[in-house]
Amino acid sequence: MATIYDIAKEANVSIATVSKVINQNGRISDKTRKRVSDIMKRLNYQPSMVASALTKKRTYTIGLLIPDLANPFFAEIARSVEDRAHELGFNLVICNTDNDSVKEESYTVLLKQKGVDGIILATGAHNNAILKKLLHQKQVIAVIARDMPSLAVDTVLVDDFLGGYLAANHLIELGHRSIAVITEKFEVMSSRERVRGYRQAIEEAGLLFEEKWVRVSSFQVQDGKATAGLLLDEDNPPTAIFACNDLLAIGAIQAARERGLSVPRDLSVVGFDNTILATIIDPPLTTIAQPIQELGKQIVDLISQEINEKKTSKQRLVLLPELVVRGSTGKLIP
Amino acid sequence: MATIYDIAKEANVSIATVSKVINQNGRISDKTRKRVSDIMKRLNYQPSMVASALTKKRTYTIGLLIPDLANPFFAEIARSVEDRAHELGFNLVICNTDNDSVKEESYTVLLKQKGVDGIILATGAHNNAILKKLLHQKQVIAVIARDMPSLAVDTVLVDDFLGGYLAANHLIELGHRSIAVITEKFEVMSSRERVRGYRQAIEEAGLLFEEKWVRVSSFQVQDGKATAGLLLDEDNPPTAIFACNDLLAIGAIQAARERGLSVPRDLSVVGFDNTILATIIDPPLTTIAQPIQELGKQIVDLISQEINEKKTSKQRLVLLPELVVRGSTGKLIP
DNA sequence: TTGAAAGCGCTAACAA
DNA sequence: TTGTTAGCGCTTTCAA
Repeated sequence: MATIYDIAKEANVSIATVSKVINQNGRISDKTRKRVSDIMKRLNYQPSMVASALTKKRTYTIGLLIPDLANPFFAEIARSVEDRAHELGFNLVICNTDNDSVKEESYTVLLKQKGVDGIILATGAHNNAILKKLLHQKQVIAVIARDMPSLAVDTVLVDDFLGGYLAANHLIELGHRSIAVITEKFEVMSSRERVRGYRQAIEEAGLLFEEKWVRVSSFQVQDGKATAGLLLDEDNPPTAIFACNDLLAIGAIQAARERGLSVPRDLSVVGFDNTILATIIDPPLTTIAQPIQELGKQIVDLISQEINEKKTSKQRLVLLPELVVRGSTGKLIP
Repeated sequence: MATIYDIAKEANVSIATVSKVINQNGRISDKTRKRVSDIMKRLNYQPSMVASALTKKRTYTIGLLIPDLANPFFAEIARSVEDRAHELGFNLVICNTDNDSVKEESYTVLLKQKGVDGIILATGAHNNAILKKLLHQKQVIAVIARDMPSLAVDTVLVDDFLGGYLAANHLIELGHRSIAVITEKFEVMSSRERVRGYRQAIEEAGLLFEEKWVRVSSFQVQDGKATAGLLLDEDNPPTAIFACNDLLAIGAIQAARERGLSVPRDLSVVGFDNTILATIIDPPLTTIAQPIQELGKQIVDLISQEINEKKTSKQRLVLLPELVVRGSTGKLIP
């Protein structure tokens, strides 16, 4: 591997000069610049970023902490983050945490040791401790698709309250009166907000908000299916279910089907996220769309500004979700 | 941030001594080791890996080139690779190439500049040139889920021929005689192998292999849907379709549904990959399962051995796919 | 416009 | 057992 010394020697200049042509700064005569450039090309020279990282304290690498890449929602988030990061000249090191705070902790110290320029968190809402620690160490961090209201951190997320409201409202407009919610655990802020939005719509419509129709579940399809099953097996089952993500919604559809119920005739289902799954399930899922591309782009823009110190203050950007009506919801048939 | 010098000073030892306790090598008295360790802990010292990378020429980072994280199959691959990499002490930088050789090229030079210990390729089968170049530069590389028969590279993949055979054979056993295939473009080795396996099964059963039933398509759901649509609209449509991946199979199911055909009564469909999608679609998809966890684990083990020079020769590990029968296939009803 | 030299934080050979 | 020292490949200040 050619080093800066090889180039310098070959070109009869100092390494300082070579460095300047690499970084296109300092004053250099066009003549030497060209000579050096040519030699770099000829020797197929590629400057070592680990060496430059040591002096510049910049690795052009961002860490992404995510619960689980195998979950389509997070995979799509990761994809959009990587796209924008790449455009801005960053690489992305991706870490699957399974929302396990031990993993989160160990990944964050590793990333720090590797000198990443910033860390984007899509994980572990509950774990303020880790965030605080990072903040305290002057790590540049940003949070995507999660809310940490108590911390001054760059954040991009969707208005979960509105999302919940839109979902419930859609069902109400279709005539439904018994609308259940299946949510992930409440430690996750966004779940709570979605349920709050649901409640708001319910009450605004003059309906009674009933605790018994709010069910907490884990986040996999099976969990949604089991939880929905319990609901459907009751004496007065709901005629509609709002599930706080597409995975759970799919579980609900499966539970209905298992019971010989037809969706949407016997049960309407609304999801959240608008992942690829929503278009694949039959019937296609009515869901609340998160602008995933935009979320990814914006969070990278924010963190990149902070890395480049082009920013004075933290921001919290709230994007608006949209209702996407497909086949899983329909008018209540009395 | 504390450096090795701070620790050395605080402990009244040389930086060499501190380095030894960090790396647990060299001979050190228990007493000083403990003193130094305590101080490291007290000052919350975390050795800079970028500095050590400069001397050791090891970053404990692996690059993963993948077509598209938003594609569930590759997302699951990425997840399994990351899991094993993490276990072995590596981080993973993930690059989405969209199978675009320009991107592949630019990512590989970037990764090289960043001094990654190795690169795992799940992308761009067609592009031997890039591979050769990397090999020539002594980059440690490995290939997952793709075959590069002409190159001496560590490879882990599934027996695509067998997979195709199993798929077709299953349909034949169900009584089908007119079995179409939808495949990705043939530049991808694995597609070709899957079709070869299909053909083998057809001919072994004494049936006629017909070119007209082999259709090349792009790789998205829509493409599969469109291609299947053409097949179904023919005068003598096939009674079964083997699609070379789950996405295409789902497209086929959708095309059938759109035409009022019932799966599997009027059309049987087999997919390939056994992604999460296979369990979500209705009816659940009969498909050829790739052992994704195992693929990921094995490729990381191989590349890690190569990085640690614990290996003399390249390997090509072929895992066996399995037929998973679900609801999308059924006996031919005459 | 160019170059000398110090330094980034660590490792490793060698000496003490 | 511990320390000295020369790098690793680059950036950057300052002087020429």
